[in-house]
Amino acid sequence: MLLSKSCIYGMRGALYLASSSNSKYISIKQISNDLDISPHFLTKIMQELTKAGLLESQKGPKGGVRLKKDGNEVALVEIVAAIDGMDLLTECALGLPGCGTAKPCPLHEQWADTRDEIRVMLEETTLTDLARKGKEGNLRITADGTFDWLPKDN
Amino acid sequence: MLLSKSCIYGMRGALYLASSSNSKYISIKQISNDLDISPHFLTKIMQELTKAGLLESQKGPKGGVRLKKDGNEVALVEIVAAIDGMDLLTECALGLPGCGTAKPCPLHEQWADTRDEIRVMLEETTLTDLARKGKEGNLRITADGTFDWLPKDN
DNA sequence: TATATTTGAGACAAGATAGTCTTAAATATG
DNA sequence: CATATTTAAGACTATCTTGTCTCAAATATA
Ligand code: SF4
Ligand code: SF4
Repeated sequence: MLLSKSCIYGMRGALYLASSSNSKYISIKQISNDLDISPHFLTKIMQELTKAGLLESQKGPKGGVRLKKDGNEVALVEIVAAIDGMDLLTECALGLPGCGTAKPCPLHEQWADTRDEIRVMLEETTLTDLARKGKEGNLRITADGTFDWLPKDN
Repeated sequence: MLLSKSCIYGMRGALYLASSSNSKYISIKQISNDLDISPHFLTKIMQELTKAGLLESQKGPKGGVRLKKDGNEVALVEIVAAIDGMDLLTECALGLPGCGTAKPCPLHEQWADTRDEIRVMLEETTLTDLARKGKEGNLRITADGTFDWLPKDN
């Protein structure tokens, strides 16, 4: 699996926030409900994103989470880094430790290229990109495809 | 992690075989010893490759495993398919089930491209490619870099 | 202030992956 | 044939990931 489930949930949660008007806090309960993700689990993951500085949160009624920066300034790689870490984008394809290409493995040439493709993709794709695309095509971010992308005006 | 540890060990084991003269069986014990992988664990993995038809085996003294086809006919993707399955190359980046691009997720465009890069890399790289490259550059396939790539004449 | 709501923190359980060990079956060799 | 070697099969344990639950702290609102 390329990304852990936690990371995928984090992405979907952040994407949800990026598709909303960012002025107000949204409760994780509502997000988990709309995205059909276990509330407790999503809470834990959103907490990680908050700790990482990607979200800000407020407790109590009318509380919730929201993006700290504007969605077009948040690349996917930041979410991956916060939850899965950068291992995928720095590690060896053969799992060998501590290579800086000094003593590479036979797969290095091919893997370094492929790894870069992944990295560039994650670096160049922002939450706003995905939210816009999602709204325009009414694309799914839930298993059953029931997700409304409201408000459309973001 | 892109590939499971089992898959990586399977690759390294198969690469070992491709770097040897393919006429005789090599014991898994020797392979695990040279590659510094747990013998029991590697045995289990090599069994999977044998069941998948990539290796053939013989029991008893002078027994062991060897490649069933010539190394230049074995692409990495076959090993991945045998051990991890094709999920990585067919599944959704957001973990959503059963998409055939009919109802895509917002990441689809980017991910489909990246996924293809990975697939092509795995399809176009053969064991012989890696063995040749490894011998020419004396590259490492063990954590500590102690691996000899003998015989050089393959 | 009292209450309900919501995040924060962390214990706990379930499931998947990784790794170990035991026993059986096959087979080369003396 | 007897024995040592090696794969085959699968039980078992350990570790990591995923998911659930409980309680505390903060806070909006009546
Ligand atoms: S060579 Fe590339 S893939 Fe191989 S160990 Fe070094 S970094 Fe990893
Ligand atoms: S769109 Fe592409 S990435 Fe998204 S669900 Fe369909 S296949 Fe998967």
